[in-house]
Amino acid sequence: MTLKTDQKAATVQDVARHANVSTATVSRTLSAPDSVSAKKRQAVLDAIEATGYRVNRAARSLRTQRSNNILVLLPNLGNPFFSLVLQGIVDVLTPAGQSLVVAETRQIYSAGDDLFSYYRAQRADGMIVLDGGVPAESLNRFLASEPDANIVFACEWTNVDGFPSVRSSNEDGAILAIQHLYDAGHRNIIQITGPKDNVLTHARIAGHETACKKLGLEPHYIEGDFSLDAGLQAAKQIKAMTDKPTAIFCASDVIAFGLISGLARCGIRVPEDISVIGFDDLEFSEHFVPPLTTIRQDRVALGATAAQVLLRGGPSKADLVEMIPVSLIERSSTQRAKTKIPV
Amino acid sequence: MTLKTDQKAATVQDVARHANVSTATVSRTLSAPDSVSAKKRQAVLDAIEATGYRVNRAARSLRTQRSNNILVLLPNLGNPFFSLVLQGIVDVLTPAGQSLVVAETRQIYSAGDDLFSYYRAQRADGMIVLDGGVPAESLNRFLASEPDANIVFACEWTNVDGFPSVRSSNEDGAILAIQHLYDAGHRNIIQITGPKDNVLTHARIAGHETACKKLGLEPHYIEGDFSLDAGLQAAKQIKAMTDKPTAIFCASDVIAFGLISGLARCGIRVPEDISVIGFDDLEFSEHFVPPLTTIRQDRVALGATAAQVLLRGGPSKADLVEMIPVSLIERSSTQRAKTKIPV
DNA sequence: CCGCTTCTTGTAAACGATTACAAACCAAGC
DNA sequence: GCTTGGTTTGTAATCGTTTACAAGAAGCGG
Repeated sequence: MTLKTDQKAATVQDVARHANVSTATVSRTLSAPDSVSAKKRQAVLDAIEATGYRVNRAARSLRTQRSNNILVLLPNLGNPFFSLVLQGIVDVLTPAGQSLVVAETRQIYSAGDDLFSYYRAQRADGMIVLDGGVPAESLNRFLASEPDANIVFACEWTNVDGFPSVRSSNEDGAILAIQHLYDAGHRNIIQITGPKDNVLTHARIAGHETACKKLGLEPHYIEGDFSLDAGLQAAKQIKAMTDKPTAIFCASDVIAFGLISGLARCGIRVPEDISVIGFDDLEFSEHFVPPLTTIRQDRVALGATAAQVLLRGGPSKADLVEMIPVSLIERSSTQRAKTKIPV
Repeated sequence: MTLKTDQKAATVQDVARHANVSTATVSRTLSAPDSVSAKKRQAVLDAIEATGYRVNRAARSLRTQRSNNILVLLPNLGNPFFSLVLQGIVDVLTPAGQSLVVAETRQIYSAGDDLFSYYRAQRADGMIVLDGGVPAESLNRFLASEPDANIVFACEWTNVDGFPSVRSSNEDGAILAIQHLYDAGHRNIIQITGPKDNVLTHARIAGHETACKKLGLEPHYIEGDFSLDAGLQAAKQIKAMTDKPTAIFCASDVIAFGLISGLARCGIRVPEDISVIGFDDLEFSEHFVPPLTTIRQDRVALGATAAQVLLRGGPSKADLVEMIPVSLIERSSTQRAKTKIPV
C-alpha cells in the first residue's frame, strides 16, 4: 500500500477518480456495501488502500447531522471512583463506533456556561451525566429547549422528571449492610452519611431506615461527606461518646478508610472493638488493613449499562430507571459483636 | 431571551437575517469582534441571544480544518493512576476551548486499527499518548505518513526518535529512594521492579544502579509488574530468603501495598522488620497502614504540562523532553535499620 | 469637490462528505 | 423486438461555517 506523504489528505473525490467511479459509489461502498456491485466495490476498496483515504468526520457530521460523539460529564475527573465507570462506558461505546468526549461539570459552570448550552455547543449524539448535582433549573431549561436530547444519568441521578438513569440499588446496599451487622449480633449501629444534599446519601439513609424498622433498631447517623476527612472527624466524635456503637456503616469506602485510621489513632481497633462496613468496593478496599467488608457497586456495569441505554436510544425512556445490583463483600473489618455478658 | 424550542437549530443565516447583516459579519463578530463596528456587533450579539444560536462545530471544523479536539490515548481507562493525569489535561484543555476525546490503545489495536490510522480517522488537532507500549513500527509509520502531527507522550514515552514527551524524573526518584534507605542505615536493599519491557522500569532501575554505584552497594532486583500481585509474589520470595533485605524499594505504590499485605501474612512487619518505600504517591498511600513512604509523582502536572506542550505546538519540539520533578514523601513504612550488633 | 487611504461590509466560493433523484443498464417475459 | 421491473450508477444539491475578494463608506488633505 502506498501512503501519500504529501500535504493533502485524500478525499472521496480522489478515491472516486482513482477507482473510476463516482463519489456516490465510494460513499456507498463505505456505508452500504451491498448496494454496489462486487467489481466496483473492490475497485473502490483498492483505491482507498492506495490513497490512504480516511473519511473526514467533520464533513460527514455536517452532512448527516450526527457527530458520533458521546459526551460524558462528571464532577471531577480526578476522582478515581469514576475510572472504572469510564472503562465500562468506553467498552460499549468504542465498538459501536462512538467517541467519548469527557468534560467536568464544574468547568462548564465556572465558564459561565449552562448544561444544555454546552450540550448544544458540542452537538454530541448523546450525553452521560455522572453528576447528580446539576441544578434543577438547568435541567428544566434543558428539557424545554432540547426535548429529545439523548441523555442518561449514571451513578447519581436527578429528582427532576424526564431523565433516565442507571444506578446501583443503593437502598438494597444499605439494607444488606445493616442486616449483615445485625446478623453478627450488633444492635448499636451508626451510619456515617454522605453529604446532605446528595441523592446517594438519601438513598442509603432510606435503606438504613427500612432495615432498622424491620429489625426493630433505632437508626443513628453522623453527617459526613464521602471524604476521608469525614471519617477522621467521625472517629473523634465516636471516641468522645460514652455509649459507643459496636458497628459503623460508612456511606463510602473512603469514609471507612478515614474512620479506621482515625479510630486506630485513638486506640480503638477494627474489627476487635468496633466493626466497620463500607460502600463501593474500591480497588483498594481489599488491600486495606484490615481488608474492608463493604457493599460492592459494579462500576463497570454502571458505565456499560448507561452507554447501552444511550445507544439503544429511542423514545419513551424518559423515566427509565435501570438498577444495577450491589453485593456484600465480607472481609475482615467486621466481626461478631462481643456479648457484654457471655451466658 | 427567547429559546427556539422547535425542530431546527439556528444557523448563522438565521442570526444574520435577524440582525440585518450578512453571514460574514456574524462570523466575524464571533471570531474577530474588533473588526466589526460596535453597532452591528451589538445587533449580532442580540440576535444570537434571541435565536439561541450556537456555532455548529462540524461545519466550522470542515471549513477551518481544525477539530478543536485533543485525543488522549491510554492503555487502560480503568486504572485510577490516570485519573489525576486526565484532570491535569482537562484543566488546561478546557479553558483553551479544546475538547478531550479519550480512547484506549488496546481497543484501537484489537479493532485491527493502527495508531496513525486512528489518529487520521479522528482528525484531532493533537494527541497525548499515555502508553509507552505502542509498537515502534507503528510509530515509524506514523512519522512517515503524518510528519507534522501534533503528538506528545506523557508519563511513559517511546524510544523511537521524534516524539516529545513529558515525564517524571524517574531516575532521580529511584536515587532519592535508595539514598533515603541508605541514610536510614540500610545496606541490603532490593527493588521490586516493573515489567521488563517498560520504559519506566528501565529508568527506575537505572537510577537504582546509579545510586548503588555511588554508595558502594550491590543492586538487587526481583522482577515484578506494577501490580498488587507482584507485591504478593515478592513477599513469598522474600520470606523464603535466608539473608533477607532490610529494606525494599517498590517500583510502584501498588506493588508496595501487595508486598506489605503479603509480608504481614508471613508475620513480617513493616517497618519494624523491613522498611518499604513505594513510587507514585497514590491518593491512597497516605492512608495505608502503615502510611507509605514513597516517591511522589505530580500527576496533575504531568497531564497539564503535556497539554501545554501540545497547545504551544509549533515546530522543532520533536525531541523535547520535559521533566517533572519528583519528591520523597516520608511517612511510616520506613524506619532506621536496626544495627545487628549494637555498639 | 476630488483623489487618497483606511474601515466596514457583503457576495460567493470553498471545505468533504451523503443522498434524492434520475438515468442507464440488464434480464426476463410477452 | 419491446415492455417491464429491478438493480446499479452518476449528477448535483445540500449540510453550516469561514474567508478571499471586491465594493462601499468614511475621513481627510489639497
